[in-house]
Amino acid sequence: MTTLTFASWNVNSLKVRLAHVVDWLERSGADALALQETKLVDSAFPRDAFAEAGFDAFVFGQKTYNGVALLVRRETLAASDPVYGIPDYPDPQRRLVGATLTPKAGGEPIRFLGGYFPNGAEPGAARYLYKLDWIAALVRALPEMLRVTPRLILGGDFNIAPTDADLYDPEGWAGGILCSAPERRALEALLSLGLVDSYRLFAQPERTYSWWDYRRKAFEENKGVRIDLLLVSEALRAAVRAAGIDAAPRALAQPSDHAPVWVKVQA
DNA sequence: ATGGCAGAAGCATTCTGA
Repeated sequence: MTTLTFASWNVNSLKVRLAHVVDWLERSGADALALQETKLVDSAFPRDAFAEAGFDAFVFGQKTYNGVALLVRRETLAASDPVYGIPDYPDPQRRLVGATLTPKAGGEPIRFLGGYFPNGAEPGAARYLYKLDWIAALVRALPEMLRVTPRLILGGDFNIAPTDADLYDPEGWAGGILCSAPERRALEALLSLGLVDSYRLFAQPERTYSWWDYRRKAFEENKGVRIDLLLVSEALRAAVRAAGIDAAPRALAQPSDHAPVWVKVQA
């Protein structure tokens, strides 16, 4: 019986973080990794570095902002049917990439989607309305994807803390961006499609986060938020074996402000 | 209410992030 590891990491510029990502792929043994905020046009994506590490890449990037990619370990997974962007949702911002991944050792295909959800700036802002609209479009698109491939993982930087346990200072953040009621309702709409936050399927230490501000020694004082998630569909839930956050790369020199998150699934 | 820090664009300073 083989276990496959699916992961997600907002790297905040792949150009700056390439060595961290290549090292982490090796160290973690991840089979598929969704990247967010690559901030690279597709022609500048470092395909060769990942190919040398044993990974194929599906890229959907743009200059300066946003940009997502999916890295797939060739030894263990065969990728097909890539999707770029939310179907039927024209959007100049490149925030979603996915593919169907079939275990080469045998097993049913898994649809793996990686999303960089809009930040939203602050409740009421134009970018906040775009955030809610973007999630609503994803909610509309998912049922068809689930129909075609019931075993599905939606991972990424959701820019939403699911509960107050996912914020270091719930009182300070209350009603603000990442945890406002409309954002949490939008996340609930995703979960109501049968998806579940894989991290909470298991007992976890208290005060574990996936993002820490670069300022004010936030990481050293563990003042973070958990906004990077891997949601698994109903059909996949019984196959999930473990889930976690690897905070180690956040302690490296010149880190991303996000840590990679992962989930292990029985193939 | 604002700053702090980081990255990109581009060369001073602004935009964005969460």
